[in-house]
Amino acid sequence: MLSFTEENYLKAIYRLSEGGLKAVLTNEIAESVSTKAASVTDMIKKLSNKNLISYEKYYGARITRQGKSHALSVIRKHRLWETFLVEKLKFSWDEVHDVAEQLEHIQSPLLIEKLDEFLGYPTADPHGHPIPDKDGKVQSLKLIPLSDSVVNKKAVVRSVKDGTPSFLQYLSKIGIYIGARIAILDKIEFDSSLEILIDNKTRIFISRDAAQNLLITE
Amino acid sequence: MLSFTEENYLKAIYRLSEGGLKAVLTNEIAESVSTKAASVTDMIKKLSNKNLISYEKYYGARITRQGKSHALSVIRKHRLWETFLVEKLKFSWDEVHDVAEQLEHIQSPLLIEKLDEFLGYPTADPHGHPIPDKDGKVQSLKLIPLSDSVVNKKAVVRSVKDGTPSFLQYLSKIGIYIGARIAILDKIEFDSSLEILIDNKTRIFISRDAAQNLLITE
DNA sequence: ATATTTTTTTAGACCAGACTAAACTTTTAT
DNA sequence: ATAAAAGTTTAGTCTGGTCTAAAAAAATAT
Repeated sequence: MLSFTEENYLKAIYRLSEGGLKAVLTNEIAESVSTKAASVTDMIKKLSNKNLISYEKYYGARITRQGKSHALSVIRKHRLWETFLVEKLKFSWDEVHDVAEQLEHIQSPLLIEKLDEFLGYPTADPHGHPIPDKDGKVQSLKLIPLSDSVVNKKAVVRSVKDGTPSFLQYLSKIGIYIGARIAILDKIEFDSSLEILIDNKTRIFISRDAAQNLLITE
Repeated sequence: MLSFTEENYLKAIYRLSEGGLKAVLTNEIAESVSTKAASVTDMIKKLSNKNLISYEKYYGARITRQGKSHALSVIRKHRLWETFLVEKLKFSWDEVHDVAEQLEHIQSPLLIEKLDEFLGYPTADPHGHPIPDKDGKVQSLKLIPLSDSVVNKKAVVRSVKDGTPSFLQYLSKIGIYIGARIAILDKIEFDSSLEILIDNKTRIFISRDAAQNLLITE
């Protein structure tokens, strides 16, 4: 049984390591969990003793198989709760993060099982991020940033790279949501902005930054 | 903003004081939150400094207006979550307590507002306990133990006094639930057990202990 | 190759919440 | 009325998680 704090560190390490691929540095973790490097060093020792990460001084932390599985279960809970908040309680998708951040630490396997069932076993959360299943398996589509696609391609919005509230608010303002169909009408050479058609209805320009942050399947 | 622990003490004090009427003793609190008297003394000082209770050495703690309002908001959250678990996630009413015990500490007024709406503004939880409204008001019926009623009376089950899982399991086994209609057919002088008719269908004997723990309206 | 800067770790301290052991009040029993 | 028992508080310690300041290691610049 891990504490609230331990789970948050583990989740941060998992995310920063891009799913367990790279080692992550003390300062990166400190930044990510909003604390100081000294505190991170302490916590790293704790997690290391529990075999959730492996750790080499001045080198960084790598997540272990066990650690990864625990991190995925926290992520699963987070994304199921986000789905619940948006689909059932009618939160808008930019309001859910902080609440889900609390709910993800509730300890009850039965609760999560029943919540999953209640939601109809969703495979992606409202931001389009995949929801790991009970065994930690994640279904992954080949996602590319909209900015990497080309004129005349048709695409479906699957996810956002960085879900900051202001970006999400912008998306809902212009009518883009997970599942929206997009056709690329033109690519402006000057500033790499895109002219797109949303759901065969709305024609609009979006900036290069926005296009890089929208993940699609073609 | 109170900590998880502070909220649990406050809730215990509220409950033990029967809604703020009596002062409660250190040992009672210790028993109730499963800790030692010395720890209670410390926490009492903290809550007292925050004006949530008033406190006199060797005498006991009384809850203040502020404390009562906070305790009621925790109870409100607990009961709304229990309702959600039973009505929406199909928990049985003896499985919900421990999970609700965790969920009640989630901090988000918006969440509770939306949950309340989602549930259709219920006034009682699955055990029949009243759910305080946003302002801490509780709707209260005149509840009496079934054991205090008399032969030939008709009654509706409204609540249980002590909702231990084994009692709740027993109730669901014999077909008693909140809202069930009960007619008292006979009172056995020997052991004060009752012969009752549930929903005009099932005739059964229940013990004096059970009858004392079932709260009804006539 | 050495000096400087950056990053990380250690040492020592603090706060919340818990505990044990001992001291002190209050209540109960004789 | 006094002794014993019961209940409560204080004093001191522990653990988890945090911090600052200083030391140590690694990376970078000259």
